[in-house]
Amino acid sequence: MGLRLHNTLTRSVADFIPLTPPQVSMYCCGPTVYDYGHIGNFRTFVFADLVRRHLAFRGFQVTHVMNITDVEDKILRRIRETGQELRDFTGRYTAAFLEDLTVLHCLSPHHLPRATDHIDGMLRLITRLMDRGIAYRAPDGSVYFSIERYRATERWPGCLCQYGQLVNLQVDDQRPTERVATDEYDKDNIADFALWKARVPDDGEVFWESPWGQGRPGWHIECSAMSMALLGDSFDLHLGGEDLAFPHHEDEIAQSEGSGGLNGGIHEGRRPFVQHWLHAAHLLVEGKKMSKSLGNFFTVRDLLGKGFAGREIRMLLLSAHYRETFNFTLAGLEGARTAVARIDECVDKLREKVTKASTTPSPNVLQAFTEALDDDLNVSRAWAVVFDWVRETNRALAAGEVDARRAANDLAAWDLIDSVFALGARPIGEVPAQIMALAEARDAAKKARDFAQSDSLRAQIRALGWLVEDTPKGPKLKPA
RNA sequence: GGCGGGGUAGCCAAGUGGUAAGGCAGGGCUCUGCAAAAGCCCCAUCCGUCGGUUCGAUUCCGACCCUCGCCUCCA
Repeated sequence: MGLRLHNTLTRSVADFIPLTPPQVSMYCCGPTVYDYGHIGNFRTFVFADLVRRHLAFRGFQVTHVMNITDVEDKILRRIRETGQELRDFTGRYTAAFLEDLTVLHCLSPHHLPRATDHIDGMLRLITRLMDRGIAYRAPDGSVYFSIERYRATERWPGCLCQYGQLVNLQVDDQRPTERVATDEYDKDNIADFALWKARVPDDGEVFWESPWGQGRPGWHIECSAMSMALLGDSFDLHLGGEDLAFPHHEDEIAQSEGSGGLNGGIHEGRRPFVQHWLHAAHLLVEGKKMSKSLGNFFTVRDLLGKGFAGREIRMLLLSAHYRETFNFTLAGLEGARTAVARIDECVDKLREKVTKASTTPSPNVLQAFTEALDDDLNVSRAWAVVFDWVRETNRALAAGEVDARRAANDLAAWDLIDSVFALGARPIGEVPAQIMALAEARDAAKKARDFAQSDSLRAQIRALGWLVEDTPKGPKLKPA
């Protein structure tokens, strides 16, 4: 049995077979860089990292692309209010985003295209859509995508374009929401969406020249242009948060397939834009939708400020299945911290036993782990495998049943597992000289059987943020 | 109104037509000068409610209750 993944297109779990094995082309919708990312954003990005790492673990050669949306309404408003240059403003939040990814042990995507670097590709796509009669220029100077005309177009000979594949919606039977109903549009049809937005005074100096006049791109066209430019007109995997399925991803499909592809590849190859769509569910915080007024709105930085480590946040985010709404709580984060420490203890003990590295990882734990993740990334089951292994390893260690060879094999297996979960090693901080001196004094008192003095020193050390653990090999210091 | 998720122990969270993984928290014991770490044991007669199918349902079907998300630029 190989890897099976849920596909939003078919709403079912199916074998994952890339177009050109062992290569896998994977695109994940990235952030709009107008502020620091919050923990909900990062659930999706950690999920994408899990997918990438598991694919690599399973022997695929992954090309991972994540876009940076660096032109958008909220960005324009912020630079208008603060008088900053677009690139300065977005550059700062892009850097912060990449730092946060690193903190959460996410591998950097192979390509991080910025929307403003791909305007040419977007113009080419819009031109193709105009040429095929799917896009039209409205009186306000903007260019819109006509869903009606799209549905009457062939994506390749003998195959009509479809709209509404991802969300199973009846296009002709939609009820406009309050906001849509009250807005005014120059569009032919309310469901049509902007490909190119004509320049308005509020845009300031942020605009590009186009065959349809000055303006800026619509949101959806960015992802179509960037993904096809870097991965080809048809690629394997497209991921994002569940809210993006509609309209964003649906519109991406429409633009891409309606255009026939950035290089005509969809039309000629008779292949869909994307083979396989994965969507990550949202998270709640303390049982509620995250909001600043409820005080449950956390950025990664907020959590670091509360003393949590990126690897602990990562573990919590990876503790539930990606298609389930996940309830993120600070108590849960405390729990994740304890759980990570449990793994650390076990792995540290194994490392102490190892004399040389192994090339034959313990097969049982590895196989159970692989089967769990192959089953549509069942992380809960995979963690259960890990903790079963930790318990058995601890038992064997305590019973003196673990020799250097077994320790090396187990450690090799763990290293492979951790190439996917990516908790990494516990950071070993330098023990300050003051703590070291106190610990030595405590050890001396203890050897002299002056336990009152010894315990008093341990309490002092504890108050300074360190724990003393007596082991068969002598006292050990750990950060509290 | 349409579409789609959920409701499993104090909390988080898997799962199966045959009687409930794992983590955190909690209780007891072992080890320890005392701790810590670790181990062992305990902790859901029951999986939203009510019906139905079945030898048997938490798992299938129906109804209902509750909850969350999407319905045109929010991960």
